Amino acid sequence: MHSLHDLHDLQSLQKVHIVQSMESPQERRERRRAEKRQAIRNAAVRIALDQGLEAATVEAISAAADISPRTFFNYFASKEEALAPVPLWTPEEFIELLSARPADEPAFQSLKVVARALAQRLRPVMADLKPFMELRNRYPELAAKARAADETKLLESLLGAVRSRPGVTGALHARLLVVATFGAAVSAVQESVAGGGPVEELIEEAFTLLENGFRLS
Amino acid sequence: MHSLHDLHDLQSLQKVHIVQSMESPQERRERRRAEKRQAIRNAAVRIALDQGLEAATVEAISAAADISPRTFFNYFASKEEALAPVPLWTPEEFIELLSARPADEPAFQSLKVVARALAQRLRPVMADLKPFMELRNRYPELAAKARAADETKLLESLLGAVRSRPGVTGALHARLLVVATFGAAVSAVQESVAGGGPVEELIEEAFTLLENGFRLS
DNA sequence: TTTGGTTTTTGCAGGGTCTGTACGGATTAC
DNA sequence: GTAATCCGTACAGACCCTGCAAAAACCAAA
Repeated sequence: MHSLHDLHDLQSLQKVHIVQSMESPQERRERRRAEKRQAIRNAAVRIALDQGLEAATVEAISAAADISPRTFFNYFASKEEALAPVPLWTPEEFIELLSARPADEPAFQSLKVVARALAQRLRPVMADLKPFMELRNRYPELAAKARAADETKLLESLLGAVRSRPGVTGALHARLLVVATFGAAVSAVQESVAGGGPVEELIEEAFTLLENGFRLS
Repeated sequence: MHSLHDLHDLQSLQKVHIVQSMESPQERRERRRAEKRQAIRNAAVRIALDQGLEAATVEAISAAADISPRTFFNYFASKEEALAPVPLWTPEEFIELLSARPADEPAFQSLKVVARALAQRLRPVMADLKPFMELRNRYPELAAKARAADETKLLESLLGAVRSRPGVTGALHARLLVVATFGAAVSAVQESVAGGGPVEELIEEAFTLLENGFRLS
């Protein structure tokens, strides 16, 4: 069940290996693991897009990726995880970036700066997001399972980090700040993938909109 | 495995039955179905809170509710649905309320009015939300499965309804408007359940915050 | 090249979710 | 009272996911 796409993956892998011939066994293993993970993801997405989400069983994906079903779960904790894009940001780095900001900086300012920083890291992976966005549009139930737990935890953490900032007048204010800015970031990414332009600019635009408020809308 | 709670439910049910002795068979069946649904929900929540989410298998819930596992799925499409509160709003009524607003009203105004209207309907059920909120805090992964698909569809619909309103300057603006106002409503509900005050006031407050923007935060 | 340790893959068993189907009992309609 | 309809249930079966232990692949040193 090998496809041309798989072969391409493997070939480019060989090249990379030859070029960077000096790597520790540790690195070698990590690289191979990452590549296999990506290959499985590709197989999963291809099946889901071509034959529908229903056809994308673990068995089918594993067959396409030339591994046993059991091995699939050595790489992904759930089927949905394989059908989700590489996370755009981890809760950890988000929190880390935020806590690196001065504690007396207004919360919104900090969040804006953090969003800008994330946007920088985002650009290289934006191109890979399109098929996943297509999947997400066709099967909204996918949006849920993989990310939701992480996202909730992230929002709670941000909430904690934002509460004590100056200018935050209460619990509701803090909560709103977090969901609005997080929503702004996500919206900017979505628009960008949908063809609305470069992420960085859209993030700027989104934050400006939030900053000005919706009085005129 | 009947509990006092169940008995209470059944007794009040009897009373209601006697009082409203005139009901069509149609109504009778609907009422019984709704009550059984609620009883199953109660059983599920009680087990999950008392013994942990892990113990809340369909089998255990069914046993506690005195039905067969197969019957459980005649009432809920998934286990998670039984552990989620009655939906605060359906996509349909949300959209309906929104499309009842004049088409030339600024989008944010319309959304604000709709949120107010929803808040009115919300008040009676707020009291029942506490155990579900507790569950959601303990097990964030629950937040996902049941609502996410619906929520995505709702947001997409709102997006479509908002695009054409005056004052909406682009796709990003529309998207932001929707996620921010939706987030405001959800945040207000959460704060209210957490003990922050009456929902209506919190919704007002949240929308005022959005209206004024985060320039000072 | 062989050897031996480490990592990876895999098979197997088992628990859990969820669906289609078909049968039997209860409810409703006539 | 009988027929039509609705509802709960058993059963079979597909799929998801996990722990465990054996097999296979890998890799470094002899």
